[in-house]
Amino acid sequence: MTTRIPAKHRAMRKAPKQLRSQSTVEGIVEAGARVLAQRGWAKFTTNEVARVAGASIGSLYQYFPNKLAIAEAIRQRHLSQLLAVLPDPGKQGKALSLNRHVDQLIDGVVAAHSINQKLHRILLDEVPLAARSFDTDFEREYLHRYEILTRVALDDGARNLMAARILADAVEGIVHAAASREELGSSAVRIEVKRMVSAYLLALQRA
Amino acid sequence: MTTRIPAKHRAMRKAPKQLRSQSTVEGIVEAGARVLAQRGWAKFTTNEVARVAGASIGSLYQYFPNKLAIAEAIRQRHLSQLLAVLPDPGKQGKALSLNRHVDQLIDGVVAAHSINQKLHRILLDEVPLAARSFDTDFEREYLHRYEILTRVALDDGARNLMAARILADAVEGIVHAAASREELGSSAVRIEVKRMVSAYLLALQRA
DNA sequence: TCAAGATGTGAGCTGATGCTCATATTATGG
DNA sequence: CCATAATATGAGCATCAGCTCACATCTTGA
Repeated sequence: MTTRIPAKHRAMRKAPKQLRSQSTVEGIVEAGARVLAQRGWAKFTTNEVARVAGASIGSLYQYFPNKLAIAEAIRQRHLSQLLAVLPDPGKQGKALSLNRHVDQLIDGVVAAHSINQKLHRILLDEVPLAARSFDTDFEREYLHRYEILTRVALDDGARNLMAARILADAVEGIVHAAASREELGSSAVRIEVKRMVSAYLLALQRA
Repeated sequence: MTTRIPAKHRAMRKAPKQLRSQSTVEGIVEAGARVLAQRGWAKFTTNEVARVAGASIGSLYQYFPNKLAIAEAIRQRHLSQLLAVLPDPGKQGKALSLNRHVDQLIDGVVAAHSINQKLHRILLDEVPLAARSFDTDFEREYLHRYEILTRVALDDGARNLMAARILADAVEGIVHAAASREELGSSAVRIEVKRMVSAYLLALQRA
């Protein structure tokens, strides 16, 4: 017995069935990303998104129940682009040294945050969170990348997760701050981040 | 030759001269903080602020040129409250060990972020930044707290500042993430943060 | 005491924007 | 070929919040 959710509240009112409508929806998300990056959430208007997408406002609301749903579609697209840039732990051999692992991960995180940096900041800082459905999946995947590192230094599963979270949050903090100072290119920042991550992992091992 | 800035664009249109108007202004900022924490930036309306403050909307606009100026006044008040909670480096003897210093600073940072946590998050995440005039002063002061630590491990002034920024950004990242998970009370988080800061400082010393 | 300045008031103007709906156009499948 | 479903359109409705302004009230200082 599945509860019926009225179209007005679903992420998408109608599923686009024909090719025509599928490209309309893609165009709206694509245009939305551009408008959002350019104007920011406060000046992100559905009418402009439709205009830029070359669609009518009516078409837009045929597939998205409201403004926020568009932003959420944009966020999903962006987050999966991020994950694609991060080194995949499954594909790496276990043969790498800890320092090599740290190097790769941090380089990946910096590269990921260099993708459409402005959009990234706006998605994080300005767009209200709301439905965490996808974010949860994303965060799990993201954390997993760090657990690869902590597992090398630690056995305990629970402490492992905690350490991974600490690392992830610390690195995010540094990288976001660096980005807002437009210092993401700086190799000095990268070096210090790696130093910090390595030092922490070493300290964990000793404790 | 000072440039004349029209009242419409100044932080405050009119300076409140009498006691009566001074308490009106304070009441507006106080009420504004409550409304902002409760409703969030998107639903932060000047009319409600005035109503809650027990003042008229006209009075509000007599002293604040626009909605954002109120938010900025709230931010200033909040940031200076934060600084007041952080241990003052000037007042501490230099006699404390490095670990003691780390303990005190991290405890202070956690305590600072426990003050009106919801307002804090909204001020950081939702309210558009705009005029960085005060924030710059705040950040300088804030960074200074970390430089106390890095100076112990390092001599080089430039690398010192860089290291302080790295530490500050990392700790902020962890603390904000913990706060949004409502884990700011957790002593485990505090322990790990301290471990990370200490480990990084040690690594700096050795390099 | 009383002008002049400081302060307080709130109805309502103004502009903006999310979203609907009646209608038109295009595609599909039998 | 045509009935039905899918898709597209955009004028305009409904709402809402920032802010103004003409006027009232209070305080100050001479």
